[in-house]
Amino acid sequence: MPKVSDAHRAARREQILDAAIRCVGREGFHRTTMAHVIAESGLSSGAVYGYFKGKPDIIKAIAGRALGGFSELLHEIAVGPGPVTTAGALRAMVHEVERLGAESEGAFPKVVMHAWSEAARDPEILEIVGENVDRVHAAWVEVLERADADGTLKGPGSNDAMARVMIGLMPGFVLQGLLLGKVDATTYADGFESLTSH
Amino acid sequence: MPKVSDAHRAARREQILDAAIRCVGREGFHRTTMAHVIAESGLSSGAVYGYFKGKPDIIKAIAGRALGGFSELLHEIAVGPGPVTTAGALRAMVHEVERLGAESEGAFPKVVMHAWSEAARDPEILEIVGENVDRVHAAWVEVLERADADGTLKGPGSNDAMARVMIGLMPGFVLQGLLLGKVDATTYADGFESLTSH
Amino acid sequence: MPKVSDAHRAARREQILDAAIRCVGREGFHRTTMAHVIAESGLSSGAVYGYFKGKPDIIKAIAGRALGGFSELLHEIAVGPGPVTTAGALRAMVHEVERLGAESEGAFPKVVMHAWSEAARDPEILEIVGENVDRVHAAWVEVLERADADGTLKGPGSNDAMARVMIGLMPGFVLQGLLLGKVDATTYADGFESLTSH
Amino acid sequence: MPKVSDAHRAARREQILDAAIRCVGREGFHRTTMAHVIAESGLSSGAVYGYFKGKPDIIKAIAGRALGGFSELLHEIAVGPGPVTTAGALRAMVHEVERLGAESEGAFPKVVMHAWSEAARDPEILEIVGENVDRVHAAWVEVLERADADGTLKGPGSNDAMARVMIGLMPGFVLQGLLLGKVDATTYADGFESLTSH
DNA sequence: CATGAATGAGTCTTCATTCAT
DNA sequence: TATGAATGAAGACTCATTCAT
Repeated sequence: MPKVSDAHRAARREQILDAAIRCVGREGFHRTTMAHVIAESGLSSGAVYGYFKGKPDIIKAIAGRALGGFSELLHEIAVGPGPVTTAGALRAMVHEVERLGAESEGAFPKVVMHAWSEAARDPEILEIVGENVDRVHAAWVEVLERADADGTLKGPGSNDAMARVMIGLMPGFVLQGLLLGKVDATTYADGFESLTSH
Repeated sequence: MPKVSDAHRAARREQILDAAIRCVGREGFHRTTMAHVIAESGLSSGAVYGYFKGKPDIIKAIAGRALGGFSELLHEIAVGPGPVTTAGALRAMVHEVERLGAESEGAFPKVVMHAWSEAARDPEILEIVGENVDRVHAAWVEVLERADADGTLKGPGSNDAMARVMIGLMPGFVLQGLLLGKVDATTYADGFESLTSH
Repeated sequence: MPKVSDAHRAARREQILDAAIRCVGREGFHRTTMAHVIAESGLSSGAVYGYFKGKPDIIKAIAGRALGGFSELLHEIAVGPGPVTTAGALRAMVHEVERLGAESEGAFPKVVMHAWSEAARDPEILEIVGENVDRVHAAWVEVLERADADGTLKGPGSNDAMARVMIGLMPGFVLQGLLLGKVDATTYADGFESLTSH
Repeated sequence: MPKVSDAHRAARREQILDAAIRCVGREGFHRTTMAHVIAESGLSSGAVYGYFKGKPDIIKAIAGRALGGFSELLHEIAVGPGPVTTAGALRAMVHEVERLGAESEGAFPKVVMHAWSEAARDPEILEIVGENVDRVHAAWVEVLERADADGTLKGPGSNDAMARVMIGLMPGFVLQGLLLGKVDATTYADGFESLTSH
């Protein structure tokens, strides 16, 4: 099958990555074996190695893809119509993350958690996570500036610091909401609203 | 009656666990080999297996120990003297976590992150994390009730939901503050204060 | 009648063989992969397999070509003009081998060495090497007989045995001269002259 | 089996090396798999890797051991009793090499050939071969000096260059005598004697 | 005929755990 | 009890060859 189109190549990569994400959702990065990914993808080992240089390469791709959704999502909220509030943006975020979790049969939050954990030992993943957090940070600053303009942000304070806190709420929701099942998106958003209203 | 006293046994267990935590801080649970732990502990493999049933046993012990600090710490704040505020309690928490990170040369936050991640694939670790989160939750509810009594909590709302959010801030601080180095304890606490004041 | 002329086919074979020799010069027979040869030749894998049955086929062709030069060379010396001496013939041989080494950027002596080594494990290569040695032996016997006729061979003795020794000097020159760089052609020939003169 | 003596460790290394040499004699360095060596040694894979860092380490050890015999052997001849001649020393050498070949069931000359060949592609083996050739060279220079002193070396000339030639005769004997079976030690020595006598 | 993606058996190596001493 | 050599089941990755296009 020579001279395959770029679209075909990209589709194959996605096929492998989808398979790998399901595997990592089940077993984490280090307990997922290449044999698992190969079997789940339905390809041969040689084929998988034709699309990815090796396991670390797949791990990096997974981390980038799993984390990538956050910033895009938040940016859409920031530029969306109508007045913007921090509580509203958070509510939209956690609901969307909850949906992504359900859609992926629980794989998404697990993979995200594994990516954050992997950042603690692999400098390359650390960089990917760092870049993602920077993008999410920029998006939260956008939200905060617009909220300020809309008059929904009542008090003064550093947008930078507030954005850190808003970002900071997400790992806690992934852990408690999606991994432990101790809180749902609505309750979490309500809790934030209670804390910030008077 | 064992030849060696219980105190001696406990000390040996601590010695092994300390070594294992340093290893896991460097390489994570799955890239840490028993050989690493054995070398770092200065004992023989046979000796280590005399104190722990195997690697899973060590992982569970590490997870329990790393996470255990949070609830104790927060409880002390909850029952401490003077008026209690959510912002103040959070400030104390993040500073203490920052201190623990420095004290352990960065191992503590990494191990905590690995434990949360491991909860996504190992039911036994999930249970340990769940119990820990429950204890921290109870402590935050304590704080919130006392804040309410002290009159520092201004609005109404479910303490349970607010506690979830307060817990939720910690993983985000560990990630951004201690792993990525993008925020320090003071700024994080300031950000929370800005968001909740008006 | 093939679409492509025999000359074209032969040229393609040479192209592949040249590429393969460069590869084997760098990595030896077994560390040279078909992918290396394919890349170096600038053809596709399918094309290469159209000209050679497989890797063993290429190895045999390389061995034959690398070793082939020796006998031709020596025969030319044997039938050349002027009186013939063993020392003179050896001198011409080692100089020519030195030149072939330089010309091929070091690949020639390496490939020859690999062929001799491969003869130790592959009966097909053993036969190729054996036939080559037989031809070289015949050429040396020619040289010795002519030297005897010319009166430059002073003592009596079996030409067959002496030819074995003359052949035997070449592997030692390839090793010491071309692989290790410990002796050059002139010095080697001088050494032989010193040993055989009185 | 803790605390094994150094002698035991050394014996185990020899056991593995002996097995590896038999394997390499059959299949060469690159077609010999670790599984072959492991099976032939009668140990487990883990045990073998406890004594050697990896396959390259075993290859280096084999090369060193196979080549090591030459220089020791020649040195003994050089310092032995009675008058010394180049032809006599060569005769002793080739007979000894022939004996080593028979003793090892043909493995010895094959391994030596593989080592010389491997020197063409692995700088570490190149160094081992180079050091060995240097030692053999020094031994031949010893022989030549003593022959000169004994008056058996008739003409003048550079001992260094003559030593190169004497060394150079060995690869040729290994190839023709032991791999191809085209000449025996006696005939080879006779041939040299014929060439150097008048 | 040419292409090059796909195959899958085979390779080296690691590592949790055991058990003879 | 303590030791650490030994085990052997995985694991990641390679590569000669084929065959659909």
